[in-house]
Amino acid sequence: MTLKEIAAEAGVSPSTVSRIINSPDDSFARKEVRDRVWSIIQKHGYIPNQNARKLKLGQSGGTQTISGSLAVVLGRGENLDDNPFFAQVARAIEQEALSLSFPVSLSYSIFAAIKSTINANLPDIQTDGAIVLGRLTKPAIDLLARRHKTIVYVGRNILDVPWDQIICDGYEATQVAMKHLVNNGHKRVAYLGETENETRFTAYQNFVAMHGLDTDRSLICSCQHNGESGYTGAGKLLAAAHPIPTAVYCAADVIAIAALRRFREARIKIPQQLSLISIDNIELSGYVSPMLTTVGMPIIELGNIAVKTLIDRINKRHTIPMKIYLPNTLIRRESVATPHGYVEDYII
Amino acid sequence: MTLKEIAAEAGVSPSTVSRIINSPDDSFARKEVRDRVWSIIQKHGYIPNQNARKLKLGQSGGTQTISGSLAVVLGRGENLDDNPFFAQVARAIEQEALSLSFPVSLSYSIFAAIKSTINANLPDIQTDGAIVLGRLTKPAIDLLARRHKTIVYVGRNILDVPWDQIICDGYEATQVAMKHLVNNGHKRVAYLGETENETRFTAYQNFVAMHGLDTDRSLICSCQHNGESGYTGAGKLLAAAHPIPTAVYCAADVIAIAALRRFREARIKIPQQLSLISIDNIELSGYVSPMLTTVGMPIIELGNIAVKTLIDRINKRHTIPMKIYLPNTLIRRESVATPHGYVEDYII
DNA sequence: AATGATAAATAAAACGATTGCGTAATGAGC
DNA sequence: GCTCATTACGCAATCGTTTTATTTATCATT
Repeated sequence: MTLKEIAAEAGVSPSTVSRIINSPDDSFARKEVRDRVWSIIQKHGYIPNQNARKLKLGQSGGTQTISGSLAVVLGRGENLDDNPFFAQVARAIEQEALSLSFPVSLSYSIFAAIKSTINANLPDIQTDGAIVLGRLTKPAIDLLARRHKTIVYVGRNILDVPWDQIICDGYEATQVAMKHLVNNGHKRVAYLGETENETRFTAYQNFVAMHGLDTDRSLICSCQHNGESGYTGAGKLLAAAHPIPTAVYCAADVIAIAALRRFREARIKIPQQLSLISIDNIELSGYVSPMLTTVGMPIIELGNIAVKTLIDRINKRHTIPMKIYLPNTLIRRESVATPHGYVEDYII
Repeated sequence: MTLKEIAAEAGVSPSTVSRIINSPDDSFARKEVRDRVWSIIQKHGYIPNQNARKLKLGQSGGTQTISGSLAVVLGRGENLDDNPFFAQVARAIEQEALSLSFPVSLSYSIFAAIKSTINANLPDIQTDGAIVLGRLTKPAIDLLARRHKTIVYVGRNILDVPWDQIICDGYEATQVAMKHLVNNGHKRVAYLGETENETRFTAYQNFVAMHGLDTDRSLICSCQHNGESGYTGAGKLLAAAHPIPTAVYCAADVIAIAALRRFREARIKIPQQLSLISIDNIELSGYVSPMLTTVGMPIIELGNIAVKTLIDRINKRHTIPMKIYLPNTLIRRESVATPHGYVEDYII
């Protein structure tokens, strides 16, 4: 079924049908004609061809708002299932776009699919704008920016780039977490998480150095941000670190949850013998025992801001690249305590 | 940058450029011309307009394979973040599509966005095929089937429909779980999960009836499939059920994990005083304490089969609607035990 | 009844690609 | 040098919409 066929059956011209469909308030054409057209559309379950539509609309991209689709692309290793955090963000974006009754087709796509060079195979994904999440390199984002006409990047702070950025990479979050640990009297805190090119790790190292905490190499345990890796990582940490740390900083909640399990198996009491803190504040972190102390980002707001910024930019409401910082908040729960024998003397 | 402009700059016709780009093995035109065109494409970072492309290709839909995009749509309430199970499935689909080097733009879209009737606002999402997941009604799926040219539905068994179905709705899974409980000597098992229009609940009820288990209304506690709801649900169950059940069946792992927490607060030992079993086998279920006994579906295979079936159908390798059943497997871990004082006498 | 003014409907030209068909160029064979 | 087969390329129609400019219908006014 095409618009033309509908028109023919209704005995009007294609343009009339098009206008009837697209007039925002139901005001176009005589009511009689309008009703006839709508009923024919209904009868056939006609749906306009979006490709044709976007093709045509793409041209008149003047005052026009977005013509149709918005993508969310995740960095390599940031998988929706490995780490629920990203699923939450994606969801928040989805919600927001919807609430603006914004014509949205949210599409996640993994980076691997499109990192191939242009001439290898010309890529398929193309939208009006994209929200890019995760640990990506500048050239990678550049490539994406070329494909999607405009992007906003959510993640670490990248200097001197022409896109909008929403900074929430965990540097500050790590500081908040570490500070909480130190304020509770910890001086020997281990690291469990990604170490390669990971802001949270850098932040940990800087913090440790700056505050004169213990720096044994054995306190650092590299693992990926998922349950399995966190579990085995926690085991390795236990084996390697002597003396045992009084606290461990996990770069993600999923790691912490799995580590919890591992420590329990080793009969280590959390938080009495070992404190645990992490980052993300995924839902489940509040439903394990002990409940995780973690530092969370305002995910809903993150979603809001990301899509608003994107739409704003597409509509050319702003043209210079913006950098927006989001606050981190400490969620005090049960997994952090004062180390045994600690005397309060050291508050940052 | 359009193809025409590239052509102009290269001093060839648009058709030539098109053919150079699209020839599968790099064999079209003289090498000299070909290289010139490619270098101009590179220079400008030209990317073909996918809308135009699909518009044109949609027509010649003969031997042609898919022209570009595949959607994954989730039922209302099946959110990626509420329940990691769906994120895992989505991921599996993504992986599989990718591994077939299939031109895929995976797009999740929540049902709310498109359930509006056609004439309310004409929808935007349109792909070659969609994989539809979750608890949806037949008319809803019908609507989707109209939008996306072909679909495969993953979920409960729906009778007499023209689409392909992959059945994994948990009826059998529930039976497996309940049977395990009964085999361990439980006769009084509570239900925690969705009750409205939910196959798992029906299965629970049928099983209870068929095996003469306790049927107090107080054993049934309705809650949604997320952590918060599971936590409060577990609390309500504790308050309502007298005497306390010896086991509880949770309709999803996330519920069970949250319930675990709630029971611990009530100083109920799992599994010594109360057994817990659930469905999904999300990653984290293996990393809480006690580790959850759960019944899982073969998620990876589910992804494989879903995309293969879809592609197959798009390419008209099969035309009758297929129904594929996926096996459920019991993952025995730590949350189920024999009730106190039980004497083995009753094995199904 | 004739005239404007306004509203309703249409014709036709895009949008940016693909592709069947046709023609020009190339080279081989005699 | 002429023909024929082959290869390389261009023409132009087309996909299903939207939209500008134009024509046609409607209706109140004088």
